[in-house]
Amino acid sequence: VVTWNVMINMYSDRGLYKCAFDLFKDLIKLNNIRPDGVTLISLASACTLLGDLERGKLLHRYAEEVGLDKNLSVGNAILDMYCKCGDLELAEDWFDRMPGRDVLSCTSMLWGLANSGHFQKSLLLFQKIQFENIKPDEIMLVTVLSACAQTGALDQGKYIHVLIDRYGINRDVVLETALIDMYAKCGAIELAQQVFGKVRKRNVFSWNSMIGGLAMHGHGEDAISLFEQMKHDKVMPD
RNA sequence: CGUCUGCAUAGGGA
Repeated sequence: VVTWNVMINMYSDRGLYKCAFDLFKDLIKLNNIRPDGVTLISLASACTLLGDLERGKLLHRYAEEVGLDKNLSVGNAILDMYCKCGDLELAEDWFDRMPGRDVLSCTSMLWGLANSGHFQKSLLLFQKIQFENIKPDEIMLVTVLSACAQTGALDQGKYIHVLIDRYGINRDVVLETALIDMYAKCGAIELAQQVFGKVRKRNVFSWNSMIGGLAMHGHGEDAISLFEQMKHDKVMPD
């Protein structure tokens, strides 16, 4: 089955999704080899990249038939598929019924809600998660910060900043950028600058967030001089 | 077992 999985993944990696699914069809016809969790995760991920909700639903049904839907990683891949395809109804339904939730499941659900415009619902879910035994990691917090930024929830955003310190979360460029962007979009330019100033390895994302934040809050001159500094730091603008 | 799931920035019509 590993051999089949490798083949399926090679097709998916090259964007040959049709071939990947054709291979899956051949695989389930065999009676001596059964698809495993890895097979279904790869295919669910392919559906996500394709945005193919219908195929994803079929895959979910198959997973239930063979009992692999109880595998948490498979469940997570299916949940993420529903979220990325924008079917919040199916996503929430599955999120509530799935056998166990971990930090990945929660992050997908938070992302799905926020990216369907349900920012408050997403932030509310995050609050609920606080009371479960799920320890937020940097990816989850980035997702929440992004929701805060988009809805202007400065207080929630500040609270996340506190959590980052409290949990000793690893601060990578992505997390720093999410913080900068959250402060900037919420109008707390000074705080955004404070975070920006401490970032060691800035990339084009962090520069863009900071420059854009300044520009959109009436600091056009500062934005331009920051752009000069960006070129000086040899970061390629996009 | 050469296999697997979640993260950040801009812009358009009505």
